[in-house]
Amino acid sequence: MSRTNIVNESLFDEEEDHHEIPMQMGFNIPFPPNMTLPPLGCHDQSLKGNISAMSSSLSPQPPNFSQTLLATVLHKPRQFEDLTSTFGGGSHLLSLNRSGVNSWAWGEVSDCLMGKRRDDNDNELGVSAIKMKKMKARRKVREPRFCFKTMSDVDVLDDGYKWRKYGQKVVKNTQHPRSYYRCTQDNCRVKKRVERLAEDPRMVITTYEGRHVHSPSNELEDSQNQSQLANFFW
DNA sequence: CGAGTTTGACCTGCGC
DNA sequence: GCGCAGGTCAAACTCG
Repeated sequence: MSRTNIVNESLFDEEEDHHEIPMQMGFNIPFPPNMTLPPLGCHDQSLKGNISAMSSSLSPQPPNFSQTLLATVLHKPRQFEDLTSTFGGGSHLLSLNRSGVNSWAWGEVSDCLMGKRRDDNDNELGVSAIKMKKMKARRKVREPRFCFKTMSDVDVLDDGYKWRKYGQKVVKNTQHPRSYYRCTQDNCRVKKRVERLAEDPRMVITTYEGRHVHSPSNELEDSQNQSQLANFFW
């Protein structure tokens, strides 16, 4: 048994030239008109089409969202129930809300925002260009991250990709170790961290870092699925 | 024998 | 500069 809260999406991508993409504080997914939320565990083509429409309507697109959502629906159908849908009043939105149970991930987003604000303040306060340069040079390039919380007996959820564990670490003030995984695909630098929530060991927190440059390795039921899926991955 | 996991050592960033 | 904590490496180990 497992269920998932997709808790946040944060974009913070700092290239060598320090070009920064604005962060997204969560996101609302425009719902195409005439579209209805599929029943739990729905595996049909219309669902995949709906997910495609939803994810393609996002701007900027959160990394790996459609993969995750599709993997959630296809492989962990019950996880889909935690996505909060908002209908009526002409609003066609699927909202991923900032709720209390999502505080862990939102904390990470807040940290990022704080860092950004610090930089802004430094500019205002007239910190020397040399110091700024040093500070920026020290900052690591961070890949887009996407994390969600899942109630699950197993630590590693089947998301369609193949992962190799490269480390495990006991994190301070937690009883459960954090595991580090890398995508086994050549040239794919996506990583994920898996840990259990200290307050509730039934909850598994999975954090993806980076974007896959390939399709999931899972066999799909038919070639039609395959071709339709190919349109989802960014 | 190759692929994946384990685990101690090492590296790096950050706060004091 | 030092110590701490998180992240990564890589040799040893396990398993199919």
